[in-house]
Amino acid sequence: MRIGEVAAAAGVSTRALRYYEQQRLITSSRSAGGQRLYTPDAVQRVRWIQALYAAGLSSQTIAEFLPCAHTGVVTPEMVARLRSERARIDHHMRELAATRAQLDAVLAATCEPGTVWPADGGSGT
Amino acid sequence: MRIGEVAAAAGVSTRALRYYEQQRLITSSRSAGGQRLYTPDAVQRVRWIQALYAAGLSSQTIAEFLPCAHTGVVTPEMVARLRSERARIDHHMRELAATRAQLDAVLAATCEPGTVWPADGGSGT
DNA sequence: GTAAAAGTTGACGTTGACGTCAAAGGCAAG
DNA sequence: CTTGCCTTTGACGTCAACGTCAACTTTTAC
Repeated sequence: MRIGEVAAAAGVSTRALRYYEQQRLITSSRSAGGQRLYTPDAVQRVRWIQALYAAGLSSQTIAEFLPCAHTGVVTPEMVARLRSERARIDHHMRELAATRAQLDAVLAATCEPGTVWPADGGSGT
Repeated sequence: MRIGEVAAAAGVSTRALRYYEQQRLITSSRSAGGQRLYTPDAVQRVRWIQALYAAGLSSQTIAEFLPCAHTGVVTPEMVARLRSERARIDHHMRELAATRAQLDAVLAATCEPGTVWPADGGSGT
């Protein structure tokens, strides 16, 4: 597959794919004329990369992680790192849940007059 | 309260507080000498702002939203906007859950040899 | 063969939420 | 009054994940 096909299939720009390659997140072979050629599973890989970005991981973290994912060789440090990232995602999800709940409270109160919103739960002295 | 106290209490920098004011997210009165003075509930407000930032809302969206939250006056457009943001947060949470599950699968497979990781669920030919 | 479409490298631009530095002034203590 | 910390405005810096433009080459369609 050429870069445009992969980009369309994965829902990203060609610029993003070149950037990922520069960050060593993906690789490609080249045609006789120098154009990038990808195997079909690059699409899944790119989607996976996007998911990791969305989860707040940096390019460097992903770059360190993906080779391990491919080879199946994971250092203990990497395991610790992954656990740490997992914990971060967990924490973030809980914060999001709390914020969503607040938004729900706000939406539920749109009928009620005079409601104050960061409806405090308990830090009273 | 002066700016340093609020910053310490809310766990942000004074720079952030001035930035929020510039973005019309918070307000302050001034002392005779021109220093910012905040009421104690500014701390909660700042925490709420941080939560909204963490949820992916932009300064402008928060700026449009917070006054409504204060006055209790919410336009139908704002309600729609809030519902939309809530949906976005929901979607993001689901993506995070999926990514976390993938990471769990990876962590669970660190013992197993030769496992390939974006463990595909179904597009096998 | 000849365009048009797609791809290449290189380099600068963008955006948002601040960090950071500089020069100056406010504020309570002694 | 002076010392020392806190605060003020202003302005430039940062960082990451790309966007965008330019000039050029490869591939494709006819």
